[in-house]
This record gives sequence, structure tokens and C-alpha cells, in this order.
Amino acid sequence: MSLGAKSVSLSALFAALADPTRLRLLNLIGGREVCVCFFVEILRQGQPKISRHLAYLRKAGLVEARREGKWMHYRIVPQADASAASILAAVMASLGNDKQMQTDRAKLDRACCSPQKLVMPEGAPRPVLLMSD
Amino acid sequence: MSLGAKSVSLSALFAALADPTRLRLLNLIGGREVCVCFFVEILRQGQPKISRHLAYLRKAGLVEARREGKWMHYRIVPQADASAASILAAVMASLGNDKQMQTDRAKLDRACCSPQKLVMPEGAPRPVLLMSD
DNA sequence: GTAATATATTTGCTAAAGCGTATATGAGGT
DNA sequence: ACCTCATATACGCTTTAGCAAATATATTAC
Repeated sequence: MSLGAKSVSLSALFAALADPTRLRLLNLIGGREVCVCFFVEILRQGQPKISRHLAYLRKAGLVEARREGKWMHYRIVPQADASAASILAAVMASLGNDKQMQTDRAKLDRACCSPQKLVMPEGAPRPVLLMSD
Repeated sequence: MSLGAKSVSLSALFAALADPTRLRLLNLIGGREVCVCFFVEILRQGQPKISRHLAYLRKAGLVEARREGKWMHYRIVPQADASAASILAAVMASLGNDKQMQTDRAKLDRACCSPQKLVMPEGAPRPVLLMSD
């Protein structure tokens, strides 16, 4: 492990955060476990695009996935590194102040509590809370 | 100004941070006002490269420059937006935990207190402390 | 087995980032 | 005026990121 490893991984962390779609995904995942179908429905973007950005976040170690039948559930990976953890905490808090992020979250909450308001596949899994907000 | 402006500017902020050279520059500038010649000397990278990254940071609104004769001094721009400010605070603190960043800072401190140890142009300006660390 | 669904990956493209070299700008000295 | 120094920008290039469309994989239902 080289001495400069931290600065490299920090810039890699910022590269992962340097895209509006990925920030919206992180905002939606924050705290809960969310099925991919909700991302596609709420962001209203093509499924391959969503999937590519999720793969990017996975490779960056920010999220991890769990398969449940046909569905994939994504959740935040708690950061072992203290620097990454503190930065991510500030990021997640900042996302909460953004209008669009709040709107996205509201849609997810609505999907969670009254799914018929969103066009969702029959029997789509609900987002699962991992911790209180 | 659109509703989604914040998420756009946040991703732009992260894009500005997503480069090891720019992080090293921010680390050196942190808290003090520093002349470009120190960046070139300490990072040991080509002057146009340093200058291009400084221009990037300037366009991103993270630093600003002040001319003093032939020399340009760079300093951090205090962020008006609370989100950007809190993220940047976490970033600057994290940089302080990195080995290479500490080494860079030590070199700058040495240049400040015993300039003959670094090959510096005659009469090069010293870094100026803007606030205590 | 086939078909359908949910998600992931590949392909081909365009746009942008980063680099080094060369050149331009701006200030001070002679 | 010219020359030099410090810094910035333009140019040509290679690498990478992002997109849409198409295709592949994995699971379930039949």
C-alpha cells in the first residue's frame, strides 16, 4: 500500500459523487434498502442508465446489492474509513436540503405507503427501512 | 434559477474535487494564501498543469487569486452555501489525515520558515497565514 | 423445456478531462 | 523600447465518462 493511497481513494470517492443521477440514487438509498424498479420509476430515466450508475456506485464501494428473486435491493455501505465516512455524512445531509432530492424522497415514501399512486409492477417489493431518519 | 440547481452545483463541486492534484492544491491553500511558485516546487509537476488545475478550482468557485507584482496568490473562497461549506469542511479535515498531504504541508511550512531549503526564485513571496490552523 | 420479467452488460458513439508542448499575457527591470 | 520572470491560456493528442440501443443473464411461472 503506497503512501498516497488515501488521496487517490478520496478523489475516486468524489468522482463517484460527481454526477447528478448518482447523487439522486444515493439520496433515495440513504438509510433504506430500495429496489431498482423504484429508481427507474422515480427518476424517470432509462433502466440501463440507472443500472450503469448503480454499478459505478457499487465499484466505488458506496452501495451494495442484495438479490431477492427477480429484484435487486440496494443499500448504503457504511464506510470503514473515517474520512470517507465524515464526508459522506456531510453529503447525505446536504442532499436533504435540496428541493429535487426532497421530491424524490417524497415519491419513494408515497410508493412505500400507497404504491397504487406509482405505476409499479405487480408485487414489487417495498423499500425497507434500515435505520430511522 | 431551476429547482434542480443545487444537485447540479453539488455534482460540479465533486467534479472539482475529483482529482488528486486539485486535492493537493486545496490542502496547501487551506487556511493560508499561497504563491503559485510554491505549488510548482512542492508538487514537482509542470507549471501549466498546476495553472490549469488552479483555473479549474477558480471556475468552480473554490479558490480565488490575488496578483502581487509578478506573483499570484491563491486562497480559499469561504462558501456561502451551507451545504458546500459543510462538505468542504469535512474534506479539508480529511485531507489533514492523509500522509502525502501532511508531507506537502510540511514542505510548505519549511518553505515559509527556512526558504533556502527549497529551490525558490530570489525574493519569492512567503505563504501568508489567513487564519490559525 | 419456453415465455416473461427484472436487471446487468456490451456496443458504438460523442463529449469532456487530462496531459505536455508551445505560446501568450502581464509585471518589473534596464 | 527590450528582456526576463511568473503565470495563464491555446493547441494537439489520448483517455475516459456518459448516453441510447441492443443484447445478455438470472429468476419465476408455466
